[in-house]
Order: sequence, then structure tokens, then C-alpha cells
Amino acid sequence: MNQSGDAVSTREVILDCPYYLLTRASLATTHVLKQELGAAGAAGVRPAYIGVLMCLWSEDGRNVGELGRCAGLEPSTMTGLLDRMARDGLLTREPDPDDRRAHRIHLTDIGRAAEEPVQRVVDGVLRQMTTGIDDEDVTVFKEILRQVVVNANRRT
Amino acid sequence: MNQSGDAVSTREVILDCPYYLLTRASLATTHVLKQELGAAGAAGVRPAYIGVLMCLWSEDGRNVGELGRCAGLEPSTMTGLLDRMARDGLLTREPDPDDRRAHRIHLTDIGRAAEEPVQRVVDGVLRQMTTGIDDEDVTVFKEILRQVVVNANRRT
DNA sequence: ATCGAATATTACGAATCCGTATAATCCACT
DNA sequence: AGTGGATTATACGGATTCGTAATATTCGAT
Repeated sequence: MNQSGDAVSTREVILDCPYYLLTRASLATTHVLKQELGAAGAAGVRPAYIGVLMCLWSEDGRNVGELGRCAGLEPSTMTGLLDRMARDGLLTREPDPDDRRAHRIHLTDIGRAAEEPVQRVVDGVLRQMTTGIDDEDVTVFKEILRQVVVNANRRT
Repeated sequence: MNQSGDAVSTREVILDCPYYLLTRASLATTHVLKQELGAAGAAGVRPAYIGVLMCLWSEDGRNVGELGRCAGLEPSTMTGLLDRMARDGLLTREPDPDDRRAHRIHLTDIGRAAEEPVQRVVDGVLRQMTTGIDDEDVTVFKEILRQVVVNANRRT
């Protein structure tokens, strides 16, 4: 109807596609997280590290396969990820005394010290991203995401 | 309490982190979508193409910057993406007669013909991923994702 | 003792996305 | 006209993740 009518309707078309929304929300949140981590004294922690770090904060000394299953990544992806995290001083690989094929991944002091600031940043970003949304709906949101992950894994 | 107690609690810790859930859901859905597109006669359409395709199905002949804003991608990202989409026969770049800096992106016949099967696949994947979730909650889900995208964009 | 399974790594190519820098062009203002 | 800042698109390098396949080592069960 007006000169911007087409742009608006296009935006509405795409904003109605759940796949678009999901990927966009994920990328945008990652982007914000990257900025906030740099500004919070956790400069060496990249967004991709967070899943592995959370697994290790919960239980140190796991092996590569366990971490991969925990973080939802393939073994071949884990190798490079752990390489970068070790390079950035967050963890070390130690030989597993009980299984000589495996390595146990241990946090360094730096990796352990990152827990508090990273957790604070993640919480803060969540609050920013869910501004204007009821707490109840945020709970529903998390439950749905959990179910989507379960449904996706069931297919495999 | 049992031998798998630690693994369960770790999984719960990480499944409570919304950032982890969001990235995992996005990656897992992309993964499913890739498989389904191949099995549905839309083999040349990669998941990353979908945002751009939806913009063009809605209005053909847009330029690179408009498409990038519509799909939420940086101009530097668009260049490579459009290269791959042109290589795969979905679109062409034409010089913009009104602005010699710009190009107008036009769908090919193949790109136009992809709309129906791709839309069908996307809908099917959404149904798979939201199995076991109330329709009402799916609506809430989309609204929250929309708000998250808006909140993320507001920061910029 | 042997054989299949599991663990981790490596290597290769590919896709996706970003940040920075650069070239070309447009536009507004002088 | 001309200058200068903004816009448009690309180039390039880096990060992240995937897939596949190959390899080496070791475990566990028969």
C-alpha cells in the first residue's frame, strides 16, 4: 500500500519461518556473546568452547568421546576444538591410566577460573536476548528447545 | 547414586543452558534439513540458501545488500553464499541499471521451481522437530525466537 | 590368542560466517 | 565542478563445523 509495503511483507514472510528464526537467533546470540566475553575478562573463551567448558566444570577429567557426546559434536570436530582450547590455555590432554587409547581432558587453572565470569556473561546475554518476554514463556522456550534437541537426536 | 549418575547430572547441567540449547537445536535442525532436502528432489538447495531464496520468492531482483539485511547476513558473507547459489544454478547476478555499484539478483527457472518442494521439506522438518509439543507452545516458541532476533538486532 | 569393537587422531575437502580492507560508485554540499 | 563521506560489493584470511575415510592403538569377548 505504501512505498515500503513490499519490504515489510517480505520481512513478515521470512519472520514466519521457524527454521530461519532458529538459525538467526542462534547466530545473533553467538555474536552478542562473543562481544560480551571479550569485554568481561574472558577474552580467551570463544562461544564454541562453552559447551565443553560446562561439561568439564561439571566433571573434570572426561575423555574426548564423552565430551563430544555431551556437547553434541563429532569426534573429528572435537580434536580441532580441543586443540584450540589447549592452545588458549584452558585445558590439557593427559593419558588415561585406565585406557591407553584414551585421553583425559583436564581444566587448567585458567579454565577453572573462567567459570564464574563466563557464567555471568551467559546469564547476562540470556537476559538481554529475552527482554520483553515473560519468565513463564522463557521456561516454555527452554523446554521446547530441549524437546527439539531430543527429537533431532532420535532421528540419528 | 548409580554408576551413570554423574553423566545424567552433567547432561542436565548443560541442558539447562539456553545458549547451548539454542545452538544445538539450530545445528541439529540444519542437519536434518540437509538430509531431507537431498531426499526431496531439491538436492541443489543447501540449508543456508533458504533465507535468501525466501527473500527472492517474495520479491525477485533485489540487490546484495537488501538480501543480506533480509537474511541477517553481512555483505561479506553474502558474496560467497551468492557465488555458491549461482554455481548451483539457482540465481544470476545482473548489473543494476540504476546503480553501477550494485547487482540485482534474479532467480533462475530452477530457483523458482524449488519453492514448492523446499517449503514442503521445511514444514515437514518443523513438524518432526516439534513432535510432542503443543501447538500453542509452538506458537510461543516462534514468538520468542522473533523477539530474540529483534533484541539481538537492537544491540547493533 | 585372536578378532571385532571402541578410542582418538589425522587428513582432506567443503560449507558457513565473520572482520577488515579495498575498489568503485553515488550523493550531498560547497 | 569538485571534494568528501556514505554506500555497494568484493577479496582475503581466519574460525568453526561437518563428512568421509584412513590409521594406530587398545580393549574386551570369545
